[in-house]
Amino acid sequence: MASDIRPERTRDAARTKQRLLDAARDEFAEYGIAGGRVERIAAAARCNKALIYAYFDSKNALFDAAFAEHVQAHLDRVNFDGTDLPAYAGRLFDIFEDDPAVIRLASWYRLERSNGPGLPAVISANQARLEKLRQAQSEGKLTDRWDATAILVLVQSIASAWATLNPEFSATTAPDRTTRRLAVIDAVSRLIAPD
Amino acid sequence: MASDIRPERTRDAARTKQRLLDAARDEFAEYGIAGGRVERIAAAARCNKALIYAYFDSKNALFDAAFAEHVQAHLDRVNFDGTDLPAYAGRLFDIFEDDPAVIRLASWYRLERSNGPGLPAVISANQARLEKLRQAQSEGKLTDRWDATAILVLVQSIASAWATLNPEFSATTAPDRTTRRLAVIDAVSRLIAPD
DNA sequence: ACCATGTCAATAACCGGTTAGATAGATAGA
DNA sequence: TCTATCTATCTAACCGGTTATTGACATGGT
Repeated sequence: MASDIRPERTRDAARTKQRLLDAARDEFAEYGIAGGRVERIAAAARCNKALIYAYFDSKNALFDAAFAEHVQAHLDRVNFDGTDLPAYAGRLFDIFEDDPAVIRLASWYRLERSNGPGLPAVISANQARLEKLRQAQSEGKLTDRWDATAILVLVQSIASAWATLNPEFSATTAPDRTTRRLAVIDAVSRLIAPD
Repeated sequence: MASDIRPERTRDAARTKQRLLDAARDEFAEYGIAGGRVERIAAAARCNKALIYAYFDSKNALFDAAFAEHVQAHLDRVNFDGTDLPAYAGRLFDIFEDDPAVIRLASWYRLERSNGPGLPAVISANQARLEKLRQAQSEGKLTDRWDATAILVLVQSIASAWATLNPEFSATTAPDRTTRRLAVIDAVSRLIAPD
């Protein structure tokens, strides 16, 4: 509706909050929680540092909020398909290539926020995926060589293989993107191929 | 020789340096560079904080030294075998399971030290591995479906699949270690199996 | 006028890094 | 062997700058 189009200058808490979340996502993706600076986040969001504490409770809480939103966007984007895992891996590969912040944020989360209950959205998404995989298995559309958990873990690991390389590897000549993508898709295909 | 056996209390720069390196490895594995505290490292090494700056130049340099030593120990331990990649993946899996600090340190390194020239030991180890893989390929002992780089990347990614899980996964019941190990070895086997 | 929204400025704690000096142990001269 | 001297090793205390966080105040919109 037209009322959504507001002059940039007007006071709008929702918009400011969103700018903070975006800035926080970028800052934390680059430096992590311990290395991230609320000062830089406020500056990038073009607002005062104190607003962070008005809208969020703490730096940690800001990370959690930004990460949760980021994960939700990611989940909405991927479109998991338990009956075509190679294609799913290919989509994941593209996401990781196009937006390196995805892997970095997830890595920081794993390293710096390994305690805590975990994000409900992620837990339920995982369960839904596992259910889909088990369904595909029971219908004979997917190998039951391994249980669904192993399949999901292996596929995601293969899809992110090129995105989690140690810096030393980029020194050597890595294959081009098309080749890398093909390697991922082909690897997943072989993984789940019937005997 | 007997002179190497010294009382614990005596002043011994080499020994102190080693205590610092060990403490730094543990601290950085837990908290990363930005989150790691030199005060805690000094305390864990039972020595004064200033010694860190006498023996190393800075916190970053201390991380580099500790990480380089850790990587060297890891390289000495693994025993890469280009003609038996499933076994290699199994050994990697065991290392990651037995010592979670290995993955954590490597992750921090990737995230917080992605610039810089990279460790010469890692670069040369990679090149040696690629050469072995290419050798095996040219002898027909290894599939040439992908180039050596892709094979190495995929194998290592599969081997570390269970060690890089997001925290949400541990909430669900993950398979036991034997099952996980078998999944890794089997996945690598299928990856490189001849058509 | 009223309240949500935002600013300003202060603060207390923290942290990497430094400095001046103490001390253990080796060394050398007697 | 004894002791004065020297040096590597180590320590306590400190410093300047940074950081997350807060409370008092301003301001725009309705």
